[in-house]
Amino acid sequence: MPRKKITNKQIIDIFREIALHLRAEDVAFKPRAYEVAAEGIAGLSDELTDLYKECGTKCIDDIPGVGKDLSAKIEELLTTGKLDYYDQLKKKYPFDMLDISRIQDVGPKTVFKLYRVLKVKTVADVERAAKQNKIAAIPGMGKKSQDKILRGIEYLKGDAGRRIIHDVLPFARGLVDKLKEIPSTIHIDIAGSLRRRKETIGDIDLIATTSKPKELVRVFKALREVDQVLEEGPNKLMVRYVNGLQGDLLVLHPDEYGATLVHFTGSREHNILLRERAKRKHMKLSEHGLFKGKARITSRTEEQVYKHLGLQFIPPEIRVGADEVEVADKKKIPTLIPYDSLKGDLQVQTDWSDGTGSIEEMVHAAREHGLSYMAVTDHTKGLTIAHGLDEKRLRQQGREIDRLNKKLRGFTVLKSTECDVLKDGRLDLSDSTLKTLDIVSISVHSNTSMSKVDMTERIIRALKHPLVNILFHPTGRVVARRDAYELNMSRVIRACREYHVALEVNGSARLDLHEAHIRQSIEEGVNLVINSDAHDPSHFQNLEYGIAQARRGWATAADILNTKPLKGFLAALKK
DNA sequence: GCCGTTTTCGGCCCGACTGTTTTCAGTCG
Repeated sequence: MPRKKITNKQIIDIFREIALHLRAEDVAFKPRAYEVAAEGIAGLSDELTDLYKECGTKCIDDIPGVGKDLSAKIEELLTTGKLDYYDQLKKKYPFDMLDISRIQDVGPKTVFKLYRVLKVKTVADVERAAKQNKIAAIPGMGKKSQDKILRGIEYLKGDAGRRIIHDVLPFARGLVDKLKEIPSTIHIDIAGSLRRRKETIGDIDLIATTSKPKELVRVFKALREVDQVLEEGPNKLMVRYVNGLQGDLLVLHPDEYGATLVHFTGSREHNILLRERAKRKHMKLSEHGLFKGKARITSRTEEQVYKHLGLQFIPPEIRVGADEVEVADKKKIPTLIPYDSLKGDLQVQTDWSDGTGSIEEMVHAAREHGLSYMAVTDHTKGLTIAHGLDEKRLRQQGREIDRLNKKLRGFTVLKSTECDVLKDGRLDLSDSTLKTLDIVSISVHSNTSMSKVDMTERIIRALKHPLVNILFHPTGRVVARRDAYELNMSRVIRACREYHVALEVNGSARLDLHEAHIRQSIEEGVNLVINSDAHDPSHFQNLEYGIAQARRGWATAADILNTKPLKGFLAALKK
């Protein structure tokens, strides 16, 4: 009986839970080792089980933060599906540490204390105990702590948690705009994971400098968007916004703005790497500045901070605490694709299938986003739910595009398709129809629960088709809603190189590809495109999120085909 | 438990804020 294969995510969770247990017991240094290893695994583009099959423990040893001991533990998990060390821990403390510590302000120490005194094993147990006033009675806790825990549980149960960046960035920009209007404001910026453009955002962090801190804080607290002040110190404010998210506002002195911005942009792991480096160079880095002994080293800008640490500037999007500091030390950080560099969009749906806008309306919106070409990619007949086009209607659409192009000046509409990849890897349209198009793009929408081997074969068979140019949203995931289907992405990426098919970085809520796959594709020499997947004229703003995603995957403008003008783009796409 | 521009042994990031405390532990980022 084959056992269900253990996933990277499961291994990451086990390591994180072990780290929490070790922290609860005040074990020194080990917890960080487990956390760093978990981060290392999180940055992988392949499933460990596939890596292990391919090259054994050699590939596992290469993971940053994984040494001899943890490598053996990973191997044990991969081969037996279990980890003895972890099972022993769980026997001693039979509760879900990871789950309970998701409650705000409840860390490993508190979880242990609650378990020891009250034998609580779940978040629901904790809530019951709090409501019965049992937590306030524990020595070292009190009524306020108990209320805080209850608030934390409410937050957890509500529509809190992490949100997709698409829902958060516009809201945060609105806040920034309002605070900018105060004349005494010098700087006001988005920091934290939002500035790093992570796929999902847990809180909105803002940092500011001002000649009148009290005024800024007063105005901020009175904003319509601010629901409740949770914490307030001399220069740090923590609030709950009306959209349910939390956030910090930090008000600091302008002389250290660079160091402050670095600190509050994170990530936590990136900061640790920077501070360790500062220490090795007999300096000290914190949000208050960079110091050599007692002497303050100028850090007005982030560039200055990195320079003083002997590093090339590292863009926020790749500050994840992986290898970026090492690469910056060698001055090998590439120039990431600029936010305004796209010339075209290769995935646009119209009212011919499941979009809301006519072709002309979509063209108008695309132009407003600074584009000079756009491919119309309505779904094909296999996707009946989206009113997919059959051969006849697609040819009819082509004639309309011809008419439109004659009218347009300085903009080109390309005839294209989002052709469904059928279950067996064949395409949903005939070759003779595909030949009438400027670009053939394909994607998977059905039968998504097939086995990994079958799905990989299915997609590779489609990639082999001589007319195919682009594979849309290659893994099928939708952020925070739908997992990727089972797929060996390394094989797909290699097939794209072999058959000269470009991979899409989709800027919609899919944000598909994952950044690790983007980076891997670039290393393998596979072409990429960034698309909005617009189904409405307003959706071209997705391009910004697609670019952010590409930047997180270390993409330069040269790696992204649709940074080229139309002619160069078509030439590069051609087989 | 990891790792090396001080190294294969001896280090391992920094500070703010809260709550329950008379000096600090816990959590967060």
